[in-house]
Amino acid sequence: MTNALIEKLTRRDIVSASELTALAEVLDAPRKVDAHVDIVLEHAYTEHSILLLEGFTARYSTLADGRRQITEINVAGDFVDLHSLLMKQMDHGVVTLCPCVIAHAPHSRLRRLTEEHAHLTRLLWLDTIVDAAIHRQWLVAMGRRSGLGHLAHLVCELFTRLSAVGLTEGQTFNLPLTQTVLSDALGLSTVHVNRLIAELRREGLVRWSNPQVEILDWPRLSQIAEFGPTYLRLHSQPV
Amino acid sequence: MTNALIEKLTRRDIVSASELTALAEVLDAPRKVDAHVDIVLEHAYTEHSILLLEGFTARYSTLADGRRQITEINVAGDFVDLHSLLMKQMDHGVVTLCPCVIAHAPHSRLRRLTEEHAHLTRLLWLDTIVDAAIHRQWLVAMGRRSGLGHLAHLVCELFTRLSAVGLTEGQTFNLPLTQTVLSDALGLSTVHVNRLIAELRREGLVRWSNPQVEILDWPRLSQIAEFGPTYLRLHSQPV
DNA sequence: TTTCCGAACTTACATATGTGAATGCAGAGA
DNA sequence: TCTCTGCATTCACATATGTAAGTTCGGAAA
Repeated sequence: MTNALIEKLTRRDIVSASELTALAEVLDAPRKVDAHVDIVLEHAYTEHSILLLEGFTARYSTLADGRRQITEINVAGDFVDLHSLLMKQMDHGVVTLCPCVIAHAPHSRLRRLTEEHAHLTRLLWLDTIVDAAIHRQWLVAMGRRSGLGHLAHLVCELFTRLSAVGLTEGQTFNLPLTQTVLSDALGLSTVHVNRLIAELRREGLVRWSNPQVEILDWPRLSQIAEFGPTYLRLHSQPV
Repeated sequence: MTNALIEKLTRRDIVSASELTALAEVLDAPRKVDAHVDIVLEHAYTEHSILLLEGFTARYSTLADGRRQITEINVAGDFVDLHSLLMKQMDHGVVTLCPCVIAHAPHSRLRRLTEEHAHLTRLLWLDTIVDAAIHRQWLVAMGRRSGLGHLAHLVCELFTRLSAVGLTEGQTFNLPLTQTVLSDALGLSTVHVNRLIAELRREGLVRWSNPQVEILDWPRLSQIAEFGPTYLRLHSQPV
């Protein structure tokens, strides 16, 4: 099984055969997880990181009153908590949004990898750096864009990331997120997300019939979102 | 001059003498920079990272209509663009908010450091990971907290980070940020930031006479902010 | 002392988005 | 077929926050 992580890393830089072996040896056997399961608990101390092989997960924080803010949507090929290797205590939880396949990567093996493979370490480091860049784009969208621009940006981001790991077909992709999940990601109410999706449809920008999303007018959509893909670092450049 | 970076790293893990030397050798001589100067340009390709030794800087993105979103406030001891080592192209700009002292760290030397010092590399990696954690807290505050809670959270964050590098005196610290800068950081209007600061004062939570901020009631302030400091990783834990 | 200027602060009004509560709808199971 | 259940959708109304345009204040320069 060729996994999406390799595909993503290979887009960024050359990965040698010995690095591929090292990476494979870090991972435990894949396992299936149901939808709506917490695979990482908020505030937990953990001894392994988790690679998402198939499906969608969300990183989230819970407020005192029970409301939730999602801080990133993860797709196949993403380490959902690689940072726990060095953070030790989780600063957020991770929940599956649909049935997923994951693989554990024990911290002990990851740490050994950082001792023996400097270049591969930089590639993993880069992956956490791209997470931070994604967070920054969300901050810009949340702080300064209109609701519509914000939603449009999220659609563009997910399309681009899924496309990079071969999970789009033409302009169509599978997005098994409820409007409640979207509202927790955008920091809006479900009612308003519903209004915004209706607007994207009315404007002829997307065809959206859960869980299928088709982008009908990428130029206009990405313009409304002011989306530029460079922050995702999907181009090749030695690291 | 013992710098704030060492102080921060030492809080997180033991830093050996040879690592201290390696770190010092990465840096060019300190230089002074005026207030309101762009020290890193949006979208630039850069060959060095910048360590902030004294002062305050902001990471920001500019929208098409000229509005601005600040995504992080950096304080003494922060690398303001360490991620450019692997990202290559900057996804945001960095501007000084007051007169600053900085030091350049050429990427060539930083890359050599990652080849020779695995543990120190992990410490630098951790620093970028904490940046991401800060971004996530901002997302939570921006998406789900009230304006007041959001501002309170920023005050708590900055107090804690400044305290970690010895830049607070009791409950007082220097914060040379205009209300315009604050509004760009919070994603609010200047008018509303003014209202919120007035409310913090009225509630007896802070004494705020620019650039001096004194926290009068930390328990209540941090409760309004739902602030917990663990995400800043200021506790010692081997990496 | 006077002028100037950036920042803080205020006011009046506009609106994007939230809240609470229905209603509709389709798939899963009994 | 019927019921359940989770989700999408709609409605009426409330409000946090934005916008535009001031006024005030205090320090720096002349």
